[in-house]
Amino acid sequence: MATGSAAKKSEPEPLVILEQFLPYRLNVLAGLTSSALAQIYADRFGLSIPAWRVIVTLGQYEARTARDMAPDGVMHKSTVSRAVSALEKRGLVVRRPNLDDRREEWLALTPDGRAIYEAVAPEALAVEERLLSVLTPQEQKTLAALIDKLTRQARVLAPQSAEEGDS
Amino acid sequence: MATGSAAKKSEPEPLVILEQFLPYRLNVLAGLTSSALAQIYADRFGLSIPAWRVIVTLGQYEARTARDMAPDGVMHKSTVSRAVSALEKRGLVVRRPNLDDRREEWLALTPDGRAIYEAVAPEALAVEERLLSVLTPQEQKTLAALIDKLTRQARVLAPQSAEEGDS
DNA sequence: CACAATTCGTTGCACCGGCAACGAGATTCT
DNA sequence: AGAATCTCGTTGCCGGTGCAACGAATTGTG
Repeated sequence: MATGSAAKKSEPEPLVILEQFLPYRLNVLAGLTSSALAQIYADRFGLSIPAWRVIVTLGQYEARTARDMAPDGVMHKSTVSRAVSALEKRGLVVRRPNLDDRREEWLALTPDGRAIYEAVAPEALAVEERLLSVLTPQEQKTLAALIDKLTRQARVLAPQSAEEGDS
Repeated sequence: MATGSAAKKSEPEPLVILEQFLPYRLNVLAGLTSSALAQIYADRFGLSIPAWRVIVTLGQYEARTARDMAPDGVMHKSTVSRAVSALEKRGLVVRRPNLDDRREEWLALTPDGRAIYEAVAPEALAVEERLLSVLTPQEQKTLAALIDKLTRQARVLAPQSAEEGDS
């Protein structure tokens, strides 16, 4: 008790300073970067965030099942399901049955889908680069390492994941 | 062209590696920390993310208008409006008209609201601390600086903000 | 002073995403 | 083989949130 000068009536001291609170700052930053990215994939290509992730994943892996799309529970399976349906309807993704396990289906980009991928990806990378341009290469490495550490720890503290956000 | 070995038929190389893509990783991390925090303010106190932010802000500043609640456009004004309504209905926040400008109203915590604030805040800080416990004090300072730099830059790249996430 | 232009906050609308229940298919145990 | 259990993916439902239009109030301008 009796810290410093003020022991007045009801002079409530702030316990949390939002601007310095790590989770808050992480969310602001993540939100801003998402916003910057959305200009590309949403405004210019009509892709939702989950759709963008599906496109990128298929561009990266050639063929995956819907479940593989959410390795660590970052996206909900219902979210993936709806994103894939939308992409299929637009002719950007095709499904082929997996004969070994007929519960799941293989997903792949169509030529149109790949075309979009090849149009969006470089621009997304450009945004990332512009973001990182304010950091030195050394700082970038440090940042990556810190994010890794924190993510591992956050995965321990969070329930069983499934968050949502964007990329 | 002719990079390395493969110039096969249609051997599409991945352009973006999601797991290394900064915006993605930031969103995963932010989502996980939100998830960890939500255990506290949502599950235990029935607060939504915006409600939590309103409570913290009022705990910090004593009295603010609804508009002050979203300084940099982090929350939408409609989001704030609904959060305040909900909190008022629960008797955690009161409004008092601002006679100088009757378009806006002053918001403040009720005793009940402050009680909740004083119960939640320490726990939220504890989560933050557990998160940061995997970093040395030096790393924590570095992290804060990097987040600052990136946030400033992201604010330049993003349209005029308004993202959403949580704290 | 009157009239436009701006600002604060609310609300109807639509969309998005999580949850949980479900059906179809696979796996395991007896 | 048959029954219970588990897994993949879809879908109805609901709460949350952004958007845009709006009413009320204030500010600026002729």
